[in-house]
Amino acid sequence: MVDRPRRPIPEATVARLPVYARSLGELTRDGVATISSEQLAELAGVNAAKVRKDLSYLGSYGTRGVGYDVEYLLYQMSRELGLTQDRPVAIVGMGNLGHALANYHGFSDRGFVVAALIDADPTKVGERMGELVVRSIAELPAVVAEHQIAIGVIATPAAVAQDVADRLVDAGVRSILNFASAMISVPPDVSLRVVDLAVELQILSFYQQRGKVTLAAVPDPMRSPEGSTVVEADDGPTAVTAAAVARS
Amino acid sequence: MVDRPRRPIPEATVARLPVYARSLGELTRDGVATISSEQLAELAGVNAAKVRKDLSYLGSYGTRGVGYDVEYLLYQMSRELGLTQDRPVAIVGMGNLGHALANYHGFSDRGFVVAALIDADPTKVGERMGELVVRSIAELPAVVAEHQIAIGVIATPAAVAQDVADRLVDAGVRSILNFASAMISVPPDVSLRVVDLAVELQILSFYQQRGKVTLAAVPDPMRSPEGSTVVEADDGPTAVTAAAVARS
DNA sequence: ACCTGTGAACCCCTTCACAGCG
DNA sequence: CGCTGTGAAGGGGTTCACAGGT
Repeated sequence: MVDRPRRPIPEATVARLPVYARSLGELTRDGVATISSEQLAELAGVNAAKVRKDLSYLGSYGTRGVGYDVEYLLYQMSRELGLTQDRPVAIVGMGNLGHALANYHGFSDRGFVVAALIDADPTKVGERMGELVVRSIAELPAVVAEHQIAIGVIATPAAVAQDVADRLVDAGVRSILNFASAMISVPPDVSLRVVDLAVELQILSFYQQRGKVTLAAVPDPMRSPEGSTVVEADDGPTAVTAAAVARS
Repeated sequence: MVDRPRRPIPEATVARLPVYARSLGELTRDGVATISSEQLAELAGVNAAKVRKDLSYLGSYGTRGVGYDVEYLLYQMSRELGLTQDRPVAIVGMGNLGHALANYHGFSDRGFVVAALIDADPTKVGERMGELVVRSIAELPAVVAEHQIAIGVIATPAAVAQDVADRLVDAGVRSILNFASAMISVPPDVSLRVVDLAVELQILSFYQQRGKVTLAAVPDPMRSPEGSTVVEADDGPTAVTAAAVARS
């Protein structure tokens, strides 16, 4: 309806938008009406120039001499991030991590609903977790269709991660968040993000091994507070086109 | 003892080393003796040129016309990552995520030992989890000293994340992995990595919102398989110098 | 013949610095 | 006078392409 996204937003910027959105949400709750790039930078842990550049990709929503209207900026950002309506998420793999994610209440406040839980283990299928019942992996296509699943979260052992990814893709899921310690390949039209806990620790281990170092990391796009040694490669973070990774 | 790290290793490369190490570990288990940059690239989900550049920062461990000796390369890489001896990790915050992390067995195989569990809730302190007993946050300095904690993992609510970080730093911990949805500031000599689950989902949401996109992400340094739309900004991951983020 | 190691080109992102507007 | 929005400069990382060993 409004002006459509004009120019392509850089990947690095996209990775920071959620961080700004989080800060803006807190400001809204605190009743703050207006904020400068300098102040927002402080809250998000980046520098002011970066904030202004990033926000400029969304449009000219600031007022010179004043700053940004918190509520309006948050609205525009949420729209850009597709958070104006809740997106249904399916979690596959009800081990320790899957359980934790299923019970994590941080999602509901931030634009997502855990709409389905899935496992391959027959002894786990049927188990009740809050409002949900664990469904069988065999039912995946039905579950995805039924709940209009937008994002699939893989929390299975590494050995079956690729198989699960394939099933998610076949079922029509086009966004995947992979927590398994395995590289998975998806078609070029599927978005994939990767979080490997052991990898995070190993990166920290590297820098500990030496003297201090200066890194930068926020959602791989995720740099941390400027100034401290935020070791988030960015690889941060971490978006890659799946096309190149042909199925081995 | 051996030749010390010659030139500084780029942050982006550091974030990928753990991914290579993971692949090399699998190759070792499969009894593969030698591997080319092309093959390793396939396994790690990056391109061959990048693999060669990255490995060249470690030294000249390959053989022209042949490739790399898997075991030797893995040894050198582990040494560089400081994984030759296990590093003790403390998890602070025994909620859903803290529990999951405490029970996650992927750490022990990859160079880390969960050596201590900590919570502020008196009803949780004393609780037994596997071989460990949950200790009070008040005991943090003693626990850190006792177990020589190298890395602190924050799995608390966002509201107390900064306080926990301050306590960890005061206790002498110089590497922190933050799972809380809050920006935290640490001194410049402390390494910080950030993983925010909601942020990851929101990044995926952005790309879903539009047509497909091409991203790149491995530990923000974490890009995914080349070719697919790996939406990991890299940003990977995500290392920043804390100094800049003065305590507000 | 093959594959590594690397200088050089290229590209993206960050940072600077200031013009432009309120 | 203040703060945004942005062209331009600067830096880092990726990719190319080939020289150099085996």
